[in-house]
Amino acid sequence: MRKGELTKEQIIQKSAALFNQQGYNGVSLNDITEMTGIKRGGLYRHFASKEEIALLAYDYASEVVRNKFLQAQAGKTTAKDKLLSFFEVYADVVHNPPFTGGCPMLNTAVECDDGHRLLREKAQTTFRHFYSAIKEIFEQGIQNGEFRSDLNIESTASFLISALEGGIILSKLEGNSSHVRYSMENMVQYFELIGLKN
Amino acid sequence: MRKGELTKEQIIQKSAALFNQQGYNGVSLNDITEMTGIKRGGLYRHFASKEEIALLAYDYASEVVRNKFLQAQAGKTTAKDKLLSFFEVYADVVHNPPFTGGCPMLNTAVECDDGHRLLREKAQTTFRHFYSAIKEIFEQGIQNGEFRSDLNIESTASFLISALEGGIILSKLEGNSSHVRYSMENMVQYFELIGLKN
DNA sequence: TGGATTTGATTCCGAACGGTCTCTTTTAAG
DNA sequence: CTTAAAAGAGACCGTTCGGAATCAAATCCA
Repeated sequence: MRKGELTKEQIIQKSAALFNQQGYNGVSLNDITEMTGIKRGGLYRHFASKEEIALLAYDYASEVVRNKFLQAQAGKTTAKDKLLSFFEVYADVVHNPPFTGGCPMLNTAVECDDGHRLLREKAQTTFRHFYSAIKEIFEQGIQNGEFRSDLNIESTASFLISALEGGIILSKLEGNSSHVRYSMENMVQYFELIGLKN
Repeated sequence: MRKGELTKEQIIQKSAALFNQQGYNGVSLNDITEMTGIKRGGLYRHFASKEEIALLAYDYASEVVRNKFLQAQAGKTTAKDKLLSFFEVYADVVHNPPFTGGCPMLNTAVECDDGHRLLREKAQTTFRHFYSAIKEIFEQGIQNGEFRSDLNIESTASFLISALEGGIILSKLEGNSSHVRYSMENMVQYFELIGLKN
């Protein structure tokens, strides 16, 4: 790997932390030069625009989170444990988030309107993948007898994601991670309702 | 009411719509002058700064939403119906939100970090009032026999708000209101689990 | 109606913004 | 080691930003 490629990677990673905490409009090129130690000439050597940095930064951040989800899920065999592992990743979102600043998809979804189409589309794509993954786990849960077969997977998977994302917002707003944990506890109880008794 | 007071009110109301859609950093004074028809001189006649406009705009937006909640709740007698009415207010968040741009508390919570302390504190205050109101309804539900008396109100109220706010984000992200409705459906089912059979 | 006060417009300010360009330094390859 | 290419610095650009100050127009009250 060449020096430049390393530098490019560092810029993306450090910018990702900034963008995820302050949002696109809240981060200036000056902020990025300070954070990375690379001045304007260097930034424009690798990237065509601020937006390009932000798009690549988003990709990096969401990949980090995705890997945290995969790790948390590894070794889990029941659908319930797999589903709960998503909450575990954010269980200490205030002091130990999977990525600095919390959930990239959430932050981007809220901050980026039509003025930042490409970023918004990335958040949509992330969400759709996530939704599919959750739905698939619910399906496995039905097939291996954990959940009732009449479960409305579309609805329930959406509910789970809502509870998780909502818990993240509230925890960050209040500066304590209890809200993610409350969501998780209640989801555990909800699984009893929609589960098969065994 | 004097002309100036009317003008001030109009500025606040129109700015509130802008801020709730584009965020604090996404709205410039030029945007406000265009939206309101009042130029800089007029804006600074009434407000000391852009921030002051934003703070008053937030107050106005959250008051509008609060009134929508009160209306939705009026006439409802059971705790369950009262709790579900919060979801009803956002049931068509994409095309008919209680306030343009969706939930002011949510948008502000996500967008405003320590760089906008006062706005952040307003979102916190809104959240705490909302949380208290939900907890109180759950308590009434316990007292009138709708919910089990061993219900962890702190946790459950948080869960309900998380599900609502998460549903709002997902619905807005995907441009269709089904996610709020999914959250509501699942919350209806959850009430069966935590309710007394009657 | 007239005068005082309020309201609002306009122009200006300095700072910050994202982007451009040229020159210098560093890296990498032969 | 030398040279070409890559990498990066720094100064500059035009535009936009939030805010300030002055002046003109509108409103309000006696």
